[in-house]
Amino acid sequence: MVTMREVAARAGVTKQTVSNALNRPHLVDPRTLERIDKAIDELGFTPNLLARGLATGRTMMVGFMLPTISNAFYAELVESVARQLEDQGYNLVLCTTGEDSDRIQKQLTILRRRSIDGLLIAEHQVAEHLDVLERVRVPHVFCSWEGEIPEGGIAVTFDFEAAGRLAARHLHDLGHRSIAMLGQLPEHRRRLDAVRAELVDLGGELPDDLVQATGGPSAALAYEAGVRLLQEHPEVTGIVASHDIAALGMLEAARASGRSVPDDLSIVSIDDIQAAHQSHPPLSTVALPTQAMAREAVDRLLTVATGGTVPPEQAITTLEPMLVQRLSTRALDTKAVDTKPVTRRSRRRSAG
Amino acid sequence: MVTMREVAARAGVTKQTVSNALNRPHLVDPRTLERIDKAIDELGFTPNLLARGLATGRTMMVGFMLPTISNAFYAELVESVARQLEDQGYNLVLCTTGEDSDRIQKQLTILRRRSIDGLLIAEHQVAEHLDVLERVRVPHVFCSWEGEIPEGGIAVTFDFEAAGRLAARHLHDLGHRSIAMLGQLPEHRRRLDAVRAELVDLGGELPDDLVQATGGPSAALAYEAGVRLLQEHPEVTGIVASHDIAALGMLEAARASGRSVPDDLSIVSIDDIQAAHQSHPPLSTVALPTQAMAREAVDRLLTVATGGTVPPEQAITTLEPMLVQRLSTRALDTKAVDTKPVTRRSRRRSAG
DNA sequence: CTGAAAGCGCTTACAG
DNA sequence: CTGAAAGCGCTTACAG
Repeated sequence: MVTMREVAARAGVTKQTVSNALNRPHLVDPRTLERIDKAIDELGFTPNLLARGLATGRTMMVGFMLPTISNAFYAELVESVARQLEDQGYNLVLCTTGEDSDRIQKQLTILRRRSIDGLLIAEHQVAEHLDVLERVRVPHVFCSWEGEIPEGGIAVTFDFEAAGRLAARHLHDLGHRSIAMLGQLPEHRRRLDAVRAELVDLGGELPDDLVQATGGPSAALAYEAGVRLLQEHPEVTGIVASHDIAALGMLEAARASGRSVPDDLSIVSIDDIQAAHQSHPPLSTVALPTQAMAREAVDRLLTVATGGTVPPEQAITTLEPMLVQRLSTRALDTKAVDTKPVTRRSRRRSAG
Repeated sequence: MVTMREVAARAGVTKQTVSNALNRPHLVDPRTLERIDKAIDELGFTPNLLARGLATGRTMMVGFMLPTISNAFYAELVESVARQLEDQGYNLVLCTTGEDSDRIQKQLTILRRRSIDGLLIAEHQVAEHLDVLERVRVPHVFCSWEGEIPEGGIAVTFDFEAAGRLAARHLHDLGHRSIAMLGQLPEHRRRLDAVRAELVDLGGELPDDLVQATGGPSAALAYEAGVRLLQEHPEVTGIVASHDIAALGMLEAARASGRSVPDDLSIVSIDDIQAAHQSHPPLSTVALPTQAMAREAVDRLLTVATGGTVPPEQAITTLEPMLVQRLSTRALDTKAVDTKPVTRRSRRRSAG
C-alpha cells in the first residue's frame, strides 16, 4: 500500500501537508495542493482507514446485531442498511447471534475492541447486556424494535399497532366477521393486541380460542398451527397472520384443509417481504417500510456517532405501515352483492 | 477504554511487558505475569484491535462480497460463514453488490483501505476487477463458485455436475422418462448440462424444448416459466429445477395448472435451503453442503491470510452434494407396481 | 501556508 | 526477564 509519506516525498512536502490537503484543503496553497493531488493520482494513494481510525477515533464501521439473517425480513433489512451505510462511506460488521446470550456478550466486547462508531440493534436479548454499551459509551440505536425501549434509548420502530389495526380493519371492511389470528407469540403480542383492539372498536371481537400461536418464526410451524386452527374453527373466514412467513405457512394450511384462498378464506399479514408478492395468490399484507427504517436508523445512528444529539422528540421514530392489497383477501361471498360468483375462476386469475 | 499503559502502571511494569505478557507469556516472569493478569482483570482491559492491526498488519476482519442476501441460499451461506469466523475470532464485513460493477469497484478499494485480512468472493462480476486484488495482494478465495476459476485462484465449489446428475438420476430411478428442466440460465448452465448428460447416459434425453429458462432468480419468474412449460408439454412427469427457489415457483405452477405434486408431477431441485423442507409437499432436493462450504472456505482463506500456503492439490476444493428425498417426487404411477394407488391420500399425508 | 512535535494504542526487535 | 527505542500510518494543535 502506498503511504502518505511517499505521496509527500513525490510532491516535495511533508506528510502533514498531505494530510492537510486531504482534510482541510483550504489551509494549503493552491499550487502545492495541485502537486499533491497529482502525486496522489500517480501513486494511487488512498489513506489507510486503520491508521486514521486510531488517530481520530472514527473507524467508519458500524455493527449490526440481530438474531439471524436466515429470515427474509431481517435479510432484507440488513441489505438495506448496508446499502445505506455504503452511501455514507461506512461499512457494516455483521453480528448474528442466534439469540445466544454468550455470543451476544462476546460480540459486544469484540465490537468494542474494534472501536466501531456505532451499533444497530435488532436483537432483544441484548437488553440484558445493555449496561456494557452504556458503560463503554458506544452509540447505539434500536432498530425495528418491537419491545420495550430502554430508558433514554434511541429507537426506530414500526407502528405495529397501526399495522395490526390496518390488517384487522381490512378484513372487516371486506365483510369478514369471523376472524382469527395466527401469530408468533409472544414476540408479536403488540400486533395481536392491536388486531383485537381494532376488531372490538369495530363492534366485533377476537376471542382467545381464535388466536393460534405458531411457537416460532418458521412457515412450517405456522402451517401446523394453521391446520389446527381451521380444524377447530371451520367457521373462520378471515385470518390475520402476524407476519408474512406465517401467512405463507397458513396459505399451505388452507390448501391442505381444502379451503381455497381467497375464495373461502382470506389471509392478510404484516411485513411485505419479497416472497409476499411471489406466492400464489400473492399476499395482501401490511407493508412495513424497510427502506425508510434503514434510512432513519442509519441517520439517527450516524448523528449520534458523529457527536450530534438527537432531540428528545426524535428519540423514538415510528414509521407508518401501509396496507398492500393483493389477492389473498377478498370480500366475503355471502355479503358481496355485486361481485360475480367466482370460485375456480378467480383462483386461476390470481395464479396467473 | 482502558489502555495497556494503565494496566502497566497498575502492575508496576511498562506497557511493553504487558504486551509481552499477552503475546509471548513464556518470556515473562511468572510472578510479574500474575500481577499483570490481576491488573488486566481489575481494569477490564482488552487490547484495542485497531492499534494492534496497525502494528501487526492483521485486523482479524474478512470481507464477504456477494450479489445479495435477499436470497435464502446466500443468506444461509453468509450466516454460516459469519459463525465460522466468529469462532476463530474474526469479524465479517458484509459487501452486497447488487451485481453493480461500480459498487464492486468502490467496495474493493474501501476494503483494501481497511486492511482486511482476506476476502471471500461469491460475486461473479468481480472477475473484471480481479487485477486490483492481485496487485494489492489481498488474500481471497472464491466461494460457492460456479464459473471459471481464475488462473492460480483458490476456490471452494460444490460439485454442480454431480448435483445435476443426482437430480436427473433420481427422477429416472423413479421411472420418469419424460423429464424437463426449469432453470436460471445461463447461471446454472453447468447443472443443466449435467442433467442432460446423466439422462443421456441413462439412455434418455433432454431436448432443448424441454428446457425452460426462468430469466432470473425469483420464484415468480419460475412460476411463469413453469406454467408455460406444463402448457406446452403436458406429457412431462418429472421436472428438475436448477435451484430450490425455482422449484418453489414450479410447485405453484403445478397447482395452478391442475397438476398435483407428487401424484402426477415430480419435482426435484438443488440447494436445500430451509424453505425446502417447509413447503408442501416438502421438496426432494440435492443438498449442497453449505456448512462444509463455510468451513472450508474460511479455512482456506485463513491459511492464506496468515501466510500459509495452500498446496496446489487443495487449490480447488469440491464439495459433494447429497440427494435428500422428501415428498415432491415419487415413482411414476404407470410403472409403479407395488405402490398402492395413492392420490388424494398421499397429498394429505405429505401435507400433514 | 508549511513543518516539527506529539500522540492514537499497540508490537517488535534490541539492549541490558 | 524487563525496559528504552522505533515504528505501524495517520491527525491535530502549535510554531514559524
